[in-house]
Amino acid sequence: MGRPKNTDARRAQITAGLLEVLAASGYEGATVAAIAKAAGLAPGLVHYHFATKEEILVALVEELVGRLDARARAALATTGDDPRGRLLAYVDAHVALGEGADAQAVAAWVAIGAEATRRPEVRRLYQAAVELRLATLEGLLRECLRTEGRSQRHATAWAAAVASAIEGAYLLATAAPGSLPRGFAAPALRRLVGGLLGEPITPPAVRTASRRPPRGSVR
Amino acid sequence: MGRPKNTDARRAQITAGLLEVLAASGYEGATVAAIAKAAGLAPGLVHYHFATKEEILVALVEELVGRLDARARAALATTGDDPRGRLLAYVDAHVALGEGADAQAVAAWVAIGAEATRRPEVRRLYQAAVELRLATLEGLLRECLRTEGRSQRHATAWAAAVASAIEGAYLLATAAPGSLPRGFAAPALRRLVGGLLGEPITPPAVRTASRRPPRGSVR
Amino acid sequence: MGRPKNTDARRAQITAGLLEVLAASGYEGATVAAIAKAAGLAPGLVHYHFATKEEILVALVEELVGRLDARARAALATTGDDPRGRLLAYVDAHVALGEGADAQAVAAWVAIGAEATRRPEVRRLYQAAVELRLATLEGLLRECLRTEGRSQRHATAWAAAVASAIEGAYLLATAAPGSLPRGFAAPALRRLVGGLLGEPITPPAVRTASRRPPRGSVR
Amino acid sequence: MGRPKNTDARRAQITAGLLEVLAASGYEGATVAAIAKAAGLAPGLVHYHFATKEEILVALVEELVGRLDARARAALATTGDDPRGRLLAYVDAHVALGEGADAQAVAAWVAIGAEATRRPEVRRLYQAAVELRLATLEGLLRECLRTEGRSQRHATAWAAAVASAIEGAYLLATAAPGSLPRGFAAPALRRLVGGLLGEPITPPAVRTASRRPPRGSVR
DNA sequence: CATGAATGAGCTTTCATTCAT
DNA sequence: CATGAATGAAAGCTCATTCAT
Repeated sequence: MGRPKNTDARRAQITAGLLEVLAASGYEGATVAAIAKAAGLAPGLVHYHFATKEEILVALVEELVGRLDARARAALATTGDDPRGRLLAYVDAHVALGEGADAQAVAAWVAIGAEATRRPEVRRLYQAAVELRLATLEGLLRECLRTEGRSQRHATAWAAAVASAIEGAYLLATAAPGSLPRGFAAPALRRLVGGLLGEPITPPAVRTASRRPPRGSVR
Repeated sequence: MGRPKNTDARRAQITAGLLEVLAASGYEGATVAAIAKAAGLAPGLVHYHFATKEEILVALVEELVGRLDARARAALATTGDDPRGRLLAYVDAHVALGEGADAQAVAAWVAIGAEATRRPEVRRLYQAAVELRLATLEGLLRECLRTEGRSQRHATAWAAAVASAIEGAYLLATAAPGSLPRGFAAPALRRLVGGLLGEPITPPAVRTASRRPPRGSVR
Repeated sequence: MGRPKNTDARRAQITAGLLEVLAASGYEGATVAAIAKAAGLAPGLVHYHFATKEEILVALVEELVGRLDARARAALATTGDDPRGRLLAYVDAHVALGEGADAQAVAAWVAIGAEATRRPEVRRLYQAAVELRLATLEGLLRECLRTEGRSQRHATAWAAAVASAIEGAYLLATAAPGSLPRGFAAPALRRLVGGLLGEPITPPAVRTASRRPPRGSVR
Repeated sequence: MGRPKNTDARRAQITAGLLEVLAASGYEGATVAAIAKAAGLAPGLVHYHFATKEEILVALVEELVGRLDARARAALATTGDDPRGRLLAYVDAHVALGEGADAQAVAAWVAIGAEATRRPEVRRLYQAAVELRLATLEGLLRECLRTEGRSQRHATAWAAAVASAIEGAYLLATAAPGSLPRGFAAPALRRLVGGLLGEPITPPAVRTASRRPPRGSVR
């Protein structure tokens, strides 16, 4: 009885509207009216489903983070046990975004990063996302280092450097489009990660020399 | 006779006010009233010296770019001829900012990057700054590669990766303070650059075989 | 479901507010706040229904022109076939305004004329209204001249002179109230038009010689 | 001793600046800064010589009125005793303005008329000017009527009609340029005045029929 | 739930006027 | 007298939020 609730659908619609507007015009241009229009809804309805505009932003951040996280986890899931392979797959999952279909999400994410600067609530979420990524990167790095018998002393700092490079690639792709070589990110970041880790040290007994040839394509 | 002109001084004052506010509250919070207050001036005076608010932003961008450029050039000037040393000095000159006294400039720069997303005039300047940095990085990289007799094929992409890492470090330091290990940037980026270039190849005569023979294949 | 649209009514209300303010204080005094107040609305609402202040002015001009045009056409409709009668009725329809209930519209119209001086959009509308009036006057004049077998050579210039007198009467009534004899306009303009046309030339058969023979040459 | 006063020259300079700006941009565009610029002076100087902006306007009105008055009186002075000739000369002196070198003064005068609507001080001067013109016109008209032995009953109203036509010609020339036939005003107003007065009644004894031919040029 | 009008605070910008030099 | 900076009160316009229907 009664009207079936469609709150979730509406919220998703509105969030998608914000994503669209954010990518196109930044947060400043993301007026409630614009969001509503992008979502195909009446302006008044927005505030029925969200108390404030910031709440929409928070919902969007949560969604984007979830999306990215799912993507990264999916990338890890399809990988084998090779630590380096897992690390590179994880990085790829992020950087491919910058060139793939999700350019919109990237542009929005950059706007969100800027917004995190001043909105505590957004910052909390943004930081959580960053920390999750840092922790994952660090874990993957450590696994590589451990496996190869190297020191893990700088794992934390290196993870931060890789995360910086990813985030910076997003920013530059959005704010200085055309200044960057197209498609530089994925291969360059692979090289960058490879360089951080240094030449793979193979467990002398276990590893045979057979592994070298196929890797030539990586770098 | 007559009152002496003080426009230059006032403009600098106002620009400094914007820098302060931008770092503290982002562009959205940088109202003309706030800028004037930070500059210790009456609100109306701001528009006596600048036609529009965007003009102030442009002036600030120009100043920050100039400041950074001067810093980087100074760093290069004090370095010898060693290509790697020069490259590392250049990167250091950028990253040291993130932790030094100029945290304010960095925070403002991040806000400007976000603003570049939507303001063509700002984007132009931002892109010019990015391109200058990319070109310099690429030149320094090429010099290293050339000296060491390596392929320069990926110099452009690698320069972009390093620039991304720098810009990303700024962003994360601003938007997710506390999530990053303190002072990670300088050493991590050094390592990152070192990794990109691979193990230095020394002139065959000078180098002895004593140093990890197998690593020559690294690149 | 949903709230019914009332934009048309509100726009009319706002336009009426502008009319009132314009008549009382001129365009300069017609601030959005004053218009809103005169219309009995909240200031913000004005810009919900009109994008800019000029748009309100345009709407008002259109309305006034339409009103005047309707009035003039009504005057013509109730007249017979006598060309002079029709011309005089048309002129009367305009000048009666200056003294009738629509003093407000006249004052506003004068302000609009001044505004046409500098606002291209307003000028376009104002010119269109003037041209319509000129064309109608010219047509009526020609009809008189043709019927009476006179030269129509100066019809255009004479129409312009009559239009000038009408517009000038509005202006003087508004800008120099009290300097003019009350109610001068209608009879004086009738005389003026009559003088332009000269002594009516009656079809020779119908008219007797009783009427001032020598004046027939006046033309 | 001391610096020679140049107040009068400066005031004239500023007044001329207002005239220029007024003609070009209307009263709304006549900011003090614009006036000063047009006058080639520093903004601050304007308020040294005039307490308020309105005072400049008042000075300009006085000057324009004086200029017109002088022109009209000069026109009358060069005329003989013929009442109609004097009246036409007076009207011509006004209307020739609209097409002659003083288009600037006319445009400014129209702006002033609009301004008179709302500024009591300006209105006072404008009214005085109008009343002077009305009185002169009425006097000239009466002289014509008296000489020709006609009733002077409507002299006041007719003077108002002629003044309206003059003022209206100014307004239309300014606000609807291009809608009017070029150079219509002078001949049309002559005809209009001639029509008001009707066929000249020549003193039977004095006037011969010889005078008719030359009148053909009037129309 | 949905619609679209209504509100009012706040924004950038303009500008007459004042004043230090 | 002259200059040009300084002031602060509006102005038009935007927009998050509220609310009647």
